[in-house]
Formats: sequence, structure tokens, C-alpha cells
Amino acid sequence: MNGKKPTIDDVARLSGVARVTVSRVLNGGPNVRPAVRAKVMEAVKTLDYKVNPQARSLAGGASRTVGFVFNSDPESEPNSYYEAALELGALRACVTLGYQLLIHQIPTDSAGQQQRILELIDDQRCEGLILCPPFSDDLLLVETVLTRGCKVVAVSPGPSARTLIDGVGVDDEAAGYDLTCALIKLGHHRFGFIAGLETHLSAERRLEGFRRALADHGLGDDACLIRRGDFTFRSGTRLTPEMLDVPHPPSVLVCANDDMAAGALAAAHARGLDIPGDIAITGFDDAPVASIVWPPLTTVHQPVKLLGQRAVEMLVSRLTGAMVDGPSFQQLDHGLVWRQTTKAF
Amino acid sequence: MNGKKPTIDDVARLSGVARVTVSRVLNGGPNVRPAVRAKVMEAVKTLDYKVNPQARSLAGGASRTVGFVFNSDPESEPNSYYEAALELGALRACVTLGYQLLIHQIPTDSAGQQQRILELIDDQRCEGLILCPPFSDDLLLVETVLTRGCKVVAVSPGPSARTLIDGVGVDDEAAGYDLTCALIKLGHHRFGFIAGLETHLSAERRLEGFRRALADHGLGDDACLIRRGDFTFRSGTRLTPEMLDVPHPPSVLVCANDDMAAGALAAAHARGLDIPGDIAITGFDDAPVASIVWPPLTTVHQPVKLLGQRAVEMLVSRLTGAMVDGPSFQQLDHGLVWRQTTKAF
DNA sequence: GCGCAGATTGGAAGCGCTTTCAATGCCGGA
DNA sequence: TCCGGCATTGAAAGCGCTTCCAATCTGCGC
Repeated sequence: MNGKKPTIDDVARLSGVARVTVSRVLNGGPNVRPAVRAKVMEAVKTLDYKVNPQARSLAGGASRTVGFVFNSDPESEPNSYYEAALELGALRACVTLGYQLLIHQIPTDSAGQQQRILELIDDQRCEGLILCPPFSDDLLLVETVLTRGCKVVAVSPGPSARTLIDGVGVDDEAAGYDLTCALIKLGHHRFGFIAGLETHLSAERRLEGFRRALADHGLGDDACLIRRGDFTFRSGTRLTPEMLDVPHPPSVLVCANDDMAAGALAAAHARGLDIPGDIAITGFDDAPVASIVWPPLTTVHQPVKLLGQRAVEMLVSRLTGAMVDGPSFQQLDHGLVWRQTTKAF
Repeated sequence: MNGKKPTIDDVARLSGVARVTVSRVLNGGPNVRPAVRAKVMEAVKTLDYKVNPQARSLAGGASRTVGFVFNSDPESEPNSYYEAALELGALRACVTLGYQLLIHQIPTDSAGQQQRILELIDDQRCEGLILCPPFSDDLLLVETVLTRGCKVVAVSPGPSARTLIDGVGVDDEAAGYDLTCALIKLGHHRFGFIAGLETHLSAERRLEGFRRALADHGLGDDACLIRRGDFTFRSGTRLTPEMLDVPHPPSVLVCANDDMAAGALAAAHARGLDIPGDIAITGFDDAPVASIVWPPLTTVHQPVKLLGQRAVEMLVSRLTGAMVDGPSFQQLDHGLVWRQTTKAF
């Protein structure tokens, strides 16, 4: 490090070719003789040369940067397992693909939500965006971003968003359906459902699947009690007592995510109930918390880290032009995980 | 958006000044008459002009980018609460200060750890780095990074790292001491300590504080049983049975973090023990899991999000030259949180 | 052996910004 | 009124890279 970092001109000089040829080699351009390519690569190695990404974007007009946008309350806990796992997967994919990930956490308050996201595109010159719920379903936002010429991939978008942009996710409706059917087979016929925020369409799909299963088995609306939480542990503990204090309480509490299920579990414990004897509980996500609580939670596994990775991969294929047709949705597999908050199957 | 984004020249033209004057205004440079400044600002607003950060770094030589480096196993869960919270705090500070945060997760395998981090500096031109444990204490790594002319702030560094670089953290030794003294006052006199990885010096300090407290109260090494985990829930469940299966088992298990404490709790439950009646348990961090498990965990609170924020603030003051003297350490307050895995105080 | 398409190379012109450094304008003191 | 000195502005020169386009070199068919 005896001075400045080497530049592309240093490489060109050392390998005896023009600067533009080095650029070609570096970018895998066509029409470079193998011998020349090798010579350049050697010079690159000798000098330990690295392209300057800033200069590259300036000249090339592509920042090779994508934004990862998720929602979280400034005062609340840090990003939940769901976001953290998505981010990790996205991060890995970015490293592999040579892109930069700009993490952006947007407060819930939301007056200026859209503004903040647009700034991300304008100020930082992001070429693409990964939108996590509930932004995945903010059609207005999506339109605006697209207008800016920015590619978007949504994580777990609802049906309408899927007509606009690419997305990755599991089949939440089917997952809700499968889980509920299995619960019915287990003998349950009075259900409680702790839903999440309405704005998270993918979580709402779980509820739809749940309802369809009930209907398919001839169980009407009177067989289920539905309450709405906000995906937090606390909302689980808060809602549970009131769902249990009714004439014919449910024999199982189906929760839209694991945190709320953990909350429900805690509330049930607090009432001295036996789980799953007195009340069964199920979650969704298969987050670490599902294995940590006692008894461990029956839940639906979804490959969250993989979702994040796939989202980036899709985004990048859009950016590089490898993908050109209309919006596509990549559906990954989910799976029921039977643990001990439900009777053995 | 009828075409390209406006450039600094557009602003210059519209406001009738030279490009360089616009640049001065934008960067708060001196010697610009208020009237001119206002005129330029107005043009900026009219055009909705945003500086192009890539061009700025190319010309100015400063990337306004800092790296956030943490360690995590590719196969393991996503970043724990600790890292996630640090990241969130750092992210917020970066937004405020106009810097970009480049998150980098480095695998544990570590053959190429150092290499990966250096690439982060060389490839991405990071100006500064935030090092999370265990990198905070990797003196060799720190030296190398400093040689590259890159500023560093360590999160929870040990004593030797503090002589080299800036750092933020709580007084882990005092925290361990305080907690243990309180436990002794509560009547405990046989202790189990589930330590973390040796490479995390800050967690080791908790053990040192623990030992000092024991010594101060005339309790020898025979009064405590020490085992080493890896900060995971699983290591807590694994270690607990063997610590309890001894002639005079401890009456309290002090754990170096909350996840292991949660694991210990689960293992104790599994043996049918009453908590805190048969065995008390304490954690460290005051992570969400501490409130989620049953009974909720007595633990030591540390302001993790704030640590992340402060780390970025320190780093940026170094970068801007606002801070020039030797390495400094910013110590934040910790606090004991009494919940229900220990007897009422 | 000649001519042309395609493969290889290089020259030059910026990308949008900051950084010298030189050119003005202004003030008070002599 | 003239001059030094400072405040204010601008012209020019890049930062390190890519892109466009022209130049040269191949190979092949005839």
C-alpha cells in the first residue's frame, strides 16, 4: 500500500493494452482473445487491482445497488425473525451476485413512508427494490416506484400485487388450509384464529385458507372466533384471555405467526391451562421462538432465508435483462411442523 | 420525470451561478453570500435535484460509506437479537448522518474471515468499520484494517482492543459483579455459570465480574461450576443437565446471554424442576426472549440499539475529523432486571 | 490473390461531482 | 485617491470507469 490504489490505467499499462480492453476483460465482454484476457488478468492479480465501484456506476449508469425495505416501529424491538432472516438471505445473494444491499427500515407512522422509499431510489440511485410486507401490497407505492424506472420484487405479495410485480413467497392460503384440515382431523371443531395486521395480505391469505378448510368440512362461522393482533408476542397474550372467556371456547388457537402463538401460549400458561390438553396452539413461520417456548410450537415452516435470497436473484435477473416477460411469482414450499402444542397426529 | 435526473449543471444554469458555487452551497462551504445561497437552494427545490452520491465519491474521494461487520454461521439462524438490534441502531444513525451502511455478515468458518473484511474495505471503499464481537477483539485484524487507513469502532471490545481503537459498550465486568452480589444477597451460595465463546471478550468480562463477586464474599472456586456454551439456546439446554447432575448442584445458573438462559430454563422444565424454587436462572442482554419464556427471565439489560447508534456516531466523528485524539471508549449504562426466574428481591 | 464480414483493439468523450487556483469584487487604511 | 487583503465567484482539471465509434486484423469464399 505504498500510495494510491491501482487504477484501471495501471493495469492497462502493465499488461500493455488499452484501458478499454481491460474494462472488457473485467466485465466479461466478448471479443477478447484468450491470450490478452490472461495477460490482463495476470496484471490485475499482480497489482491486486479492484474496480472502483463508484467510478463504475458513474460511467456505466448502473449502481449495482438494490434496496431492501422493511417496516418497523422506531420504538419497538429490532426486526423480527422474519425480517432478519429475509435480510440475511438477501445479503448472501447480493454478495454472490456482486450487488450491494441497502437496508432501509421505514417507520410505521407512515405519513412519509412513500416519500422515504422514493428518496431511497432517488438519493441513493438504487436500481431495484425488495419490498417486504406490508409494502409488498402497497399498490400505489409500487406504481410510483415502477414509474421511476426501478425494478421491484415483493416478498409475499397478495394477489393484486402479483399482477404488477415479481414476487416470492409460499402458498399461504394452502398452508392455512392444510393446517386447519389437519387440525380438524385431530378432532378439533371449535377454532380461534389470531390474525395479523390486515395490511399484510399474505397473512390474510392464511386466514382465508383457514376459512376454506372450515367451510369444506361443514363448519360455519359459529365454529370460529377471530381476533386481530399485530404479530407481536404481546398481542398474543392480550387477545388470548378474551378468546377463552366465552361460552364455548375454542379447543385450538390458530395464530398467524409464531410470536403471537408464543404470546397465546404464555397467556394460556398464566391461566393454568394444560397445553395441548386444554387448548392447542399453532403458529406460523417456524421461527426460533417456536422451538424455544415450552411446549415447542406446532407451526408451519416457511423458508424465509431462502425467500430473501430468491427475491434478490429475481431482482437481479430483471436488472440484467435475463428476465423480460411479465410479472412472475416464485412459489416456495411450506411444510407443517408438528410439535407439542397440538396432540400427536 | 420527463427524462434524465437533473444534474448540478442544471441547478447552476437555473440559478445563474457556476457549478462550483452550487457545489459549495450543497456542501455548506464558506464564502457564499446568503442571497446566492438562497437562489441556489431554490433552484435545487424547483428541479428536485439530488446529488449523485457516486459522482460525489468519485470526485471527492470519500464514499460516505461505513461497513457493519458481524459474525454468523451460514447454516444457523439469522442474526440474533444482539446483532439485529445493533444493526438497527446503526442504520438509524446512518440515515441521520447521511452515511450508507454496508452490512456484512462473515461466516464463522473463518479461514478467510480477515480476507473478507479487507475486501469490504478495498472493494467497496468503506471509510470506516463497525466491528461486532468477536471481531472487536481480533487485534490482528484491527491492526490490518487500521493500516489500510480505515477508521474502526468496536462494539463491546475487550481491554486490549480499547487501547487500539474506539469502542462502545457497557461495563460487563461490573454487570457480572452486581448481578452476582445481588444473587448472593438473595441467599445463593452454590453457583453455576454458563459462559459464552472465549473469543467474545465482553462476555468473558461478565465471568470475571462473577468471579470477583464470589471472591469478595469469601466464596471459593468450589462454590461454582463453570461450563462453556456458544450463546445458543441449544447450548443452554445441552449444558444444563450435566451441571445439575453433580453431588452439590448449584442453586442458580448464571448465563452469559439470554438465549442460553432460555435453553437452561427449558432443560430445567424438562427435568420437572420448579423455577426459581429448585433452581434460579439469570440471563444477560434483556432480549425479547427474556420476556417471552416462562417464567420471564431475570437478566441484565444493555441498551443494544443505542450501542449501535453510538458506534456509528463515533465512527462518523472520526471520519469528519471532529474527533482526533487517541482511542476512546464510550460506556453506556446497564441495569439489573428482576423478573421471575429468581426469587423476589 | 482479392474483397468482405466479423473478430479484436484502441481513441475519445464523457458520467456528475469536487478540488485546485486564478480572477474578480469589496473594504478600510495610508 | 490608491493599495493590500480578504470575501466571493468561476474556469479548468480531473476522480476511474464505461460507452460509442472508428481502426485494424483476421478468416473465408471466389
